[in-house]
Amino acid sequence: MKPKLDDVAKLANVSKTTVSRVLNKRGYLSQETIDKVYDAMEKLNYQPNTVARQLYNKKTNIIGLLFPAVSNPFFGELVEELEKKLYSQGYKVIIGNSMNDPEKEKNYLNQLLSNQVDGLIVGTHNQNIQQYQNENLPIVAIDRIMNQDIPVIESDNYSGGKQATEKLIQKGAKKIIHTTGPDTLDTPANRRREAYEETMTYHGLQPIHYSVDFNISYTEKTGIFNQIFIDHPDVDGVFASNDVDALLIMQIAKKFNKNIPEDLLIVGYDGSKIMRNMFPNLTTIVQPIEEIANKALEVLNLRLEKQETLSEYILPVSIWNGSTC
Amino acid sequence: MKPKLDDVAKLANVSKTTVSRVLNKRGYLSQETIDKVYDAMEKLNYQPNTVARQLYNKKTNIIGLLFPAVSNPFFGELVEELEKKLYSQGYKVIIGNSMNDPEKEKNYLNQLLSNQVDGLIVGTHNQNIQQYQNENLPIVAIDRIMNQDIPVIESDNYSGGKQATEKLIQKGAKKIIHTTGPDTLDTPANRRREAYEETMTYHGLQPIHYSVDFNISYTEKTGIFNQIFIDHPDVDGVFASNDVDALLIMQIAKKFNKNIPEDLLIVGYDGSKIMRNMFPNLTTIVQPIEEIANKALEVLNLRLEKQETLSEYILPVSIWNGSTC
DNA sequence: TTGTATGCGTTATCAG
DNA sequence: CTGATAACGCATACAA
Repeated sequence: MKPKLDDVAKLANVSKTTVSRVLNKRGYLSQETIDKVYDAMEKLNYQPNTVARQLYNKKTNIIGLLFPAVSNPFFGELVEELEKKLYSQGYKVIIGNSMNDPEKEKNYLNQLLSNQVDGLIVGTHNQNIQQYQNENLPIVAIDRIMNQDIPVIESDNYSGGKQATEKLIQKGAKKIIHTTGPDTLDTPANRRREAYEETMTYHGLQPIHYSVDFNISYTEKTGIFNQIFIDHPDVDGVFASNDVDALLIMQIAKKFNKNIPEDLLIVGYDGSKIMRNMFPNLTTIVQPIEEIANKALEVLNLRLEKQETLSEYILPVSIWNGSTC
Repeated sequence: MKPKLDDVAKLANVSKTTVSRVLNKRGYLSQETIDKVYDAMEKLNYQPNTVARQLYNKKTNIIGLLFPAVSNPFFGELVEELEKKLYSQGYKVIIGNSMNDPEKEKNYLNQLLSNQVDGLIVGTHNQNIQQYQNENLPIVAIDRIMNQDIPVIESDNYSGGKQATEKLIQKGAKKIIHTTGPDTLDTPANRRREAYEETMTYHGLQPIHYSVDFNISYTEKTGIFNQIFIDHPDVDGVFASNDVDALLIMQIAKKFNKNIPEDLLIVGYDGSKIMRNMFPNLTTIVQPIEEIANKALEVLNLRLEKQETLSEYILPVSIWNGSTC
């Protein structure tokens, strides 16, 4: 069995209290006792029980991270950034990949809300989940509207959508297609589509969008992208909802004998570091992942300290000029 | 304050024990009490305190995952797969990105070993960390040699290295350079280099390798890759240690006016799904990520049940034929 | 069928 | 400077 405080105490001929004091460096202690206790701890290879501490302190020093899927470079980088910063604040992270499954998300929430975590950062896309209501757990959302009470960190989706569309138009594209997430979802990312539609209309062009559910298979997704080229053989510009899709569409474009950028211009979205390193050619709208993470933690910290926060924080995007547009 | 068992008990006019019984559906209970208790729980919006349960049960239902960085698609997919399967077994995961920093890894370990997790899956690359010794915590390593007592799950690195090298040779490359991790590290991945060197020698070719530390910056890394082309202008084949590096090298090759595959053949390593979707052109050795995750959990479960395990499990790799080789 | 008392391992209060 | 003791919230043995 693992040694506990009491075992150390016995071996050192002192009380539990004293050992605890040594452990936490609290109160006055003679050097002699300190040495004795450290000795005993060493001998027994003692390690304090975190769970007992958590119970007493009513604090776990764990933050829950709920995201769709870390295998997507954008979320992967975001989660990594969050973990790094939380670690340096003394927090550990429990990660849940919802895989866009509302049941899984609910289940995670139920478990995490039960005193398991001190706070929550959520980037999933399932709405109307009851559990997010009437809780006093500090929660921050990233690019996701949950309810009045939960602050949202997002990048400037409208500006991103506008920049992407204008870039495509400026480079000469006329038949520009935009791929989006599901139509039914109320998310800040919708402002990209708004911007796209307004910019297109402003330039006298016809906006066309294809929406792609998050939880469809790779095969279904390529099916939809294929359909774009079948429905619109004259497409000459694509504004994709993320970089992974942008690259997928590039693959498919090749099959339709479209050369990039001669026949087809493409702009992606997200611009994670790893993507820009691996495929610098892809023109894309860059979300400031590090700043998003910083802001999310700043706001979470405010919430943890029961301070007031704004309900929305918008961070600027930039454009990465590759050769696909 | 959060309601506790006692609050529910009072409201329902029963004892804590009874509420606990209802909660855990244990023992005999009259339907009447059950209803009363559920009523009270509902009214108070009661949620059992996970930490208290963990303390009593001496089990947290949390597994620690220690990996270098989830932003790398290979680890991202692996972690996602592990999380998915652990979730369906009723476990949550605490993730630590060591970022190849031994201090951070040690720190994580110290914390996680303190009754914080029921088991550990480790894929980091720092060796000789004392904490891994003399612990009776179930641990499984992925592609990493730790000590006699910790089982390792790995894909067939020797075969992967051989397949990659032979493919390059067969396609006509003569001056083939291999990039590896740090020379000093004792890891199963070293067998790739062994295979590379043996295969080269067998074909009468001279093996040359460049080692790249894990924790260097993007700039330093590109510096090394640039050097390859400066040192060896006649290089006509590259076997990269992973797909991200392979793509980086492809970018750099372009600057040196090397066309792929005409002037330079490239083979990567890892072959995560997302990579194959985004860059199907990249010829690469595919590690069976899902099978690795399955096996890791199978072995971890054995350890959790105090059963015997082998010390090494090797899974087969395959080759993905793109157009870069 | 239900309740009382005890323990899980720690920390803090208060007394000495 | 140090030691009993209670408390954190829950679940079980034992009793009724």
